[in-house]
This record gives sequence, structure tokens and C-alpha cells, in this order.
Amino acid sequence: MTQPSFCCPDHSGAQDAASILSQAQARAARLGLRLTPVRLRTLEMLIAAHGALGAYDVLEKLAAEGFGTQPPVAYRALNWLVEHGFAHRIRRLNAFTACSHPAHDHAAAFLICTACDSVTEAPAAEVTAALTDAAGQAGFAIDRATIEAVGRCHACTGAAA
Amino acid sequence: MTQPSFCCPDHSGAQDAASILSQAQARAARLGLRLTPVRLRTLEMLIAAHGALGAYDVLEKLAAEGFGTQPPVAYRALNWLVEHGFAHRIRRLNAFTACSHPAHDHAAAFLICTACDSVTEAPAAEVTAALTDAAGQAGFAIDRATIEAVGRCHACTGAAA
DNA sequence: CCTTGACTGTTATGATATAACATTAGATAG
DNA sequence: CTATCTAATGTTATATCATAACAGTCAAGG
Repeated sequence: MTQPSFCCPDHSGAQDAASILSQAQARAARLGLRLTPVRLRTLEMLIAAHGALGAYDVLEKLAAEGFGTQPPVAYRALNWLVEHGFAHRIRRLNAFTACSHPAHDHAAAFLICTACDSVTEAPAAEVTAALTDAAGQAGFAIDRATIEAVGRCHACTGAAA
Repeated sequence: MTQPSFCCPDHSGAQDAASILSQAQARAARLGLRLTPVRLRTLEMLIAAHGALGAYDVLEKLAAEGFGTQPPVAYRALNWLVEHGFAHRIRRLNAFTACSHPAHDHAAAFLICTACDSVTEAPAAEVTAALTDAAGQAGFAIDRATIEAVGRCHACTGAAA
């Protein structure tokens, strides 16, 4: 799961990385959640990453920084971040990505570009509404939903055929 | 990945199993696709299953019936069924389920019950439309989408608290 | 006949994830 | 201040999911 070069400014992450991080820290403070060193570094890695990171990618970096070297170290940090709304799990990629709007709870859909491997979080209120409705017609009550699309991002649609 | 007892008639599968199978066979004939013995048995297993089946569940049964005993045997059959529209992969469960409407191509959403482990395929035309629209606003062109919801099915909502 | 290509099978390995338990560090009641 | 409790971190070991690479089979067409 190596990172390709950036395909566009939107995916460089540079612009709002700091903003996302401070939103996350504010959230943690507000909810009394402990953003410990491993968790913080893991979150920073996810924010800095162009696409989603696999647990073993994160583990490798954590180990290099002197944290634990075994899988549970990464999985615990990642799962905690997901549980508390700081990150999302991308099932299609067996990977994780930082939540780009950690300030508030929200439904999200993920757009995975097959050309540049970027993962973008899109607002999904309407998608979720449609899904809740469709499920309701089957008498099904939704707890959580996974919505992931694979295709081409804006930059890559223009660039390639 | 053992199967719990049936929670309701809708999940017994008995009623339209034969219908689904014949639709699948018709589709195969129409498109000139070879529904070979391994593939057919795999499909039958998926149709008969209450919930989704893991690749190794399928493999175990195939092996017991005299087919190959190694993982690629199951993965090949399953992937072929998915590629050709006879089955779906449920990423949340690392498992597979028969397509309940193999007669025609269609967008589908999956409703996964946490109480009885059933997996129901729901029509998702509107969900997909909303997703395509949301993606479009980000300039993203969708190829394929994964839509999976976790919650309680009709029977289990009534039964439990 | 014999080549070709799709299919099935195998061995071997890679990639993802968690269970179970040991250790450490912060908070807090006494 | 220290005993105690709990959350967090760390480890070993193993479970679970998935694919690469290659060997054998068999039916269809030249």
C-alpha cells in the first residue's frame, strides 16, 4: 500500500490538515476523550496520508517512532479513532482514513479513485436518507451503513482517457 | 461463521430458492456463461444459506463433495459468480451471498441483521442515484458502489427489545 | 491428431485481524 | 504519600482471509 504521487491539490492534504487536527483535538477535549500519543500520531498519519492507510502501514510507522511493534498496537489505535469519530474504516480497501469533519457527527460516503488511490469523504445525508427509506420498506432498522464508491476522481477523469 | 436457526420465513430461503436458481441458469444460458459443476454447487450453497457464507465455509462444503480442497477452488468459483452477476460480495462480513434477482443487472444495497445474521438484498436504485449525484458534485465518476447497512431485520426488531 | 484455451486442481505464501495475557502509567480514595 | 484501581500499552501466539504461481485435464476446432 505505497502512496502514489499527488494527483491534485485537493489530495495533497496540506491545506486543511492542521484544521482537521485541531477540530479533532477540540472534539476530544469536548467529549473528554483521551487522545494519547499513539492515537494522536496515528491520527496525524491518517490526516497526512494521500489515500487510506492499511493497519500494517500505520504499524510500521509507529514502530519506527518507538511505539509498539505488534499488530494490536495499530489496530487498537485505529479502532479507537473509528469508534470515536476521528477516522473511518474503508472496507473495500481494508484500510483507514481520517475523518475530514471530526467536529460533528455525520453520515459519510467514500469516493475511491482507482487511478490515484485517493479517498474522498463526501456528504451523504441524502444517500443515507434514501437508504434508510429503502431499508424501512423492508422493515429493516439501520444502525450504521457503509457507503463506498469506486471510480475516478475529478483530477483523474480529466487526466486519463 | 455458523448459521443460526431461522428467524422468520423470509429468511428460510425455501420459497424462492428454486426460482432464483432457475433465473440464474436462464441468465447463464442467455449470456453463454458456463455454470460448471463447482460454480453451480457454490451458487446453490449461497442460495440455500440463511446469511452470507465465507469463502472457507464454501470451500469446506465443496471439499466434502469431492471438489478441490484448497482456497483458490472456492475463491475462483465465488469471484466468477460475483463478476457475472450471480452473487454479491459482502465486504463488511468478508462473505458472499447469492444475488436474489439474477435475471437482470441492478444496483443493490445489503441489509445485515446483527441479531439473526441474515443478509437481505434491497433495491437500491434511488440510493445509487443519490450517491451518483453526491459524487458528481465532487466531480467524481462512479464505476461501482458498495452499500451495506447493519441493523435489525423486520423479524428481529419485533422479537427483541 | 494435436493445439488451444478455459477450467480445475495443487503447493506455497501473503495479508489482514484478534485472543489472551503481562506490564505500565494516571487517577483517586484513604 | 501511597495503595489501589482502571485505562492504556505492550507482547506472544494464532486465527482468518486471500492470492500468486504453476501442473494437469478436457472439450472444441484446425
